Amino acid sequence: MLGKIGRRQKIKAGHVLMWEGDEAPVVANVLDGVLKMVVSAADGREQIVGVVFPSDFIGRPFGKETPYSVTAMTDAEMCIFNRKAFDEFASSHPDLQQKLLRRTLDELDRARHWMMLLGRKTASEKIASFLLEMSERLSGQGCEAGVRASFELPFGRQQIADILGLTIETTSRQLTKMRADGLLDLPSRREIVIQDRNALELLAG
Amino acid sequence: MLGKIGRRQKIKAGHVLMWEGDEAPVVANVLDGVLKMVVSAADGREQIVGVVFPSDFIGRPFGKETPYSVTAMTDAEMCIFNRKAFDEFASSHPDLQQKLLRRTLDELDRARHWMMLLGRKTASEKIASFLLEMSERLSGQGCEAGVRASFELPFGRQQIADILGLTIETTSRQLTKMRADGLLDLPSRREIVIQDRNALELLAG
DNA sequence: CGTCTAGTTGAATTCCGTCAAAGCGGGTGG
DNA sequence: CCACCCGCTTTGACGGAATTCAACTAGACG
Repeated sequence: MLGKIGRRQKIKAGHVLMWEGDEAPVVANVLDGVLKMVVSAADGREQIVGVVFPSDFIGRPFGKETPYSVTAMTDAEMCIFNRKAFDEFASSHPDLQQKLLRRTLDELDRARHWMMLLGRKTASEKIASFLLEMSERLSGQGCEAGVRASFELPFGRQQIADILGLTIETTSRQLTKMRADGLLDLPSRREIVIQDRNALELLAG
Repeated sequence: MLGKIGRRQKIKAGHVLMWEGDEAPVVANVLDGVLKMVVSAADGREQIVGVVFPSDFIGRPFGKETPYSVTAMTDAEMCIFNRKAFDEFASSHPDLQQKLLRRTLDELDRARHWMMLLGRKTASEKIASFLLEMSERLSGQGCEAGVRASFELPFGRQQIADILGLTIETTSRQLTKMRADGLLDLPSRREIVIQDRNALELLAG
């Protein structure tokens, strides 16, 4: 099946898998780890336009250049396919294509939802929305089912800022304020404990 | 073919085709006119997350609720399909599915590019980027080929603001300033004449 | 000519970004 | 084990870009 034309590969945290503007060489399926998709401007401003979790796809099937770079945020493992081989395989396997189409439609919905956040929400609303979404998406991988109140983010402050279209200072201040207000606890740099989910949801707008 | 299960329908400017959160009843192919996809918050803030031009698709195949409402910005004409019938038809026509997949991937790229604009660009950069993109997308429909310097927007100031994540006042001020600086001419409310494309591209960042 | 909507302009405010400095924590080497 | 260093984060002071609130103007249409 599909497995035959793919090969497993590990990649270290911080390593760049694809560069913005390159002819996309591969398509991949993430098995473990977290990656980011980044669009950057000439002057260095960056916006993270997608966070890739295990079971998500990366790459751009059907012969376009990649419009963003992909970087591993943690050590990651993935199943990589040569793009041409993948395209051919997909063309002859409608079921795979349908699956891909569904995923892509879901991604598009998520991206559009995120546009609302970027364009219209305030800093505190952004942070609150972000934490709630992360608690959901990170719960999938954890042991117990259900949404968890405590989790470890795979990113630092700067990266949170790049996801939300804020500066690192604003991000830090908002988190500190939420801790002061008793909504959160921040036991270590990357750990988040949600202490008042209701209030957080209210804040998220 | 596909035409058999669809029916043509006209819709007036301002009319809402789908409501955010509804079970999407239809899928449609736009033949003429321009529509907007809008996500709105409880307090009335709105963000336009997509502008739909002729030949674009709207709706959400494969049984999810629509995550945004769709409204006609001009009188429009489209070919509407019952969603269930469309889903079935698509499932048995891989070529249609592939076409749909390509379109959706393109839309996703466009959305992600737009996220950079919303999250990281300044007001003037947003306006400049917007005008350039519109001059491109509206050129497709016009008579002559190539990108045109003069075109008529299908939206008012408030809608431009909702696309860019700005207020109507900021939008107006930026346009006025660009006219004063000789980058544009604004012969009437909805007409734009680009007088210095280079400068505009520089501004867009 | 009056009314109505859409757009423009002005002044005051505020939220967020910028610049700068200090704090923390984790790793390394003495 | 402690001292030191480095990167990341926090905190503070300040400034500026964009929003807010409000008044005014320009067209469109009866």
